[in-house]
Amino acid sequence: MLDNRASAWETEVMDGERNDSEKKVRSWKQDPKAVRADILRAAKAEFAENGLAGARIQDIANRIQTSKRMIFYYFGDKEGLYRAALEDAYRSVRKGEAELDLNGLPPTEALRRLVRFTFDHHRNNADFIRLVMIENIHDGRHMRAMETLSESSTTAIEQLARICEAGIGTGEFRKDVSPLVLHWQISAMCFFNVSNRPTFSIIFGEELFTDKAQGDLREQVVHAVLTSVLA
Amino acid sequence: MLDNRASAWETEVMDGERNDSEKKVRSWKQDPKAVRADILRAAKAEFAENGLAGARIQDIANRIQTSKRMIFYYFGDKEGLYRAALEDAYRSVRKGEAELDLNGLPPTEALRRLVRFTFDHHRNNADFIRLVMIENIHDGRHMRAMETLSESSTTAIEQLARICEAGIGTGEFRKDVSPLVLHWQISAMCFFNVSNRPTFSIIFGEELFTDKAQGDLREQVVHAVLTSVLA
DNA sequence: CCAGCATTTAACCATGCGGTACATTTCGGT
DNA sequence: ACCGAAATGTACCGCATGGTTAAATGCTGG
Repeated sequence: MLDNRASAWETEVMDGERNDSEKKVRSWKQDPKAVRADILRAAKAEFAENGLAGARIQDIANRIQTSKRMIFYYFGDKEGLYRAALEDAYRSVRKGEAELDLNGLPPTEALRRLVRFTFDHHRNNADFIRLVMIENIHDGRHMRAMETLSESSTTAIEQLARICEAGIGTGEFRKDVSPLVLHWQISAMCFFNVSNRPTFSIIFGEELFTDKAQGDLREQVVHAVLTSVLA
Repeated sequence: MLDNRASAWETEVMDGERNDSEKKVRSWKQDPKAVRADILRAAKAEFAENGLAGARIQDIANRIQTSKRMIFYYFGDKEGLYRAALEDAYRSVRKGEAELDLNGLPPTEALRRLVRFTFDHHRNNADFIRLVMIENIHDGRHMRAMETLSESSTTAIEQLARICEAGIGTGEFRKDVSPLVLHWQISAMCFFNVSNRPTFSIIFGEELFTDKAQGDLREQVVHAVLTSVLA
């Protein structure tokens, strides 16, 4: 837990000589890829915890074993690092979403699984949720520049569009269901469940956030989404 | 728009004397209540825009016509001001919620109105929503100390509990509806609609956020909540 | 009208923090 | 082996910003 870095270090004391002066010779290996990756990991965590203004470059450097200097060397400035972290978080989350395969399932079952998956996926990526919250506080200012997004937008909706089309085809779904609105509904509940847990549980208690309760809640979301879609 | 303060000012130049030196005598009226209120208003806006770490005391002072010194005079330090602002925001929002009267309405109609009201109310209090987002980023650390909350928690749920009880009584609602979960669902969608608008509309377009679309969306929320509750 | 307290002004302080300058070391190519 | 570029270490800078000190001005009660 203390040595958080993938990049390698070696510290050696001058061979046989006496040690009275602090003449340690630190030798290090160059490992730009690993250092850059370390910084990104640390930055995601730090920004997720403290926001853009609240994050401290020095603290990010401390999380792994590197110097502020390296952060500016690789990412230019604080905002550059923030943007890179946000982008990387998106990339990895999208990769996670790609694991879901709904092909060949009947529409109601596909939708059920999609909701369950989204619910769990959001819970398991709290740091990402927090980064999105923070980005919303900033009115999406930094996200606007990212081009990584274009793909994720289409895939999420297209998946839902296929399900809706199939559901309408079988006559199970209302004819006027909107994939976009459906996505909005699912996102809203799954996102809120993570994003607003602190304030919600302060006001209403932790009741809804035990493991068991979360399982129930997930099914309630499934139920709400399904019933609202059925003809 | 430039003179944002309720408190009063007078600037007078020394009567008949020549004006070559900048010997202006500014006389001012003491108005502690107004100044304190001004600061709170400005603080709410500043914190809502920039978060706790991002907010600048000097900027808060600049919004109205006062000095940093007064802010520390009245609120001690930055966190004290933040807590006061958060508390005040809660107070005023709760007051707004109290305007809704559902007595005597049949349960489905009461629920319909409650959802519509919540949807609109959240939209109309974006600053409050942002403060809650920010507080969630901080894990509710500052909210935990507030005692103002105890009331709001009960009232919101009790109102829903009454509706549910009535709905179950008439046989219209499922017997196992949970007021708390229902509140969670309603909050999730109404909150998300405001909190995540920036990132959502960057990814999927502004489509859902035109006035017309928001009206439709509101009814979709009503529909989703109602159908999920009906027997 | 005066004494004393509350409120406001103006100038100032300390330091945390983003960012840089410059030296030093590693490493790949030839 | 050696050179230049990439990567890292170390020390430092400037300043924005939270917070304070001290004095001036307004207010209120006796």
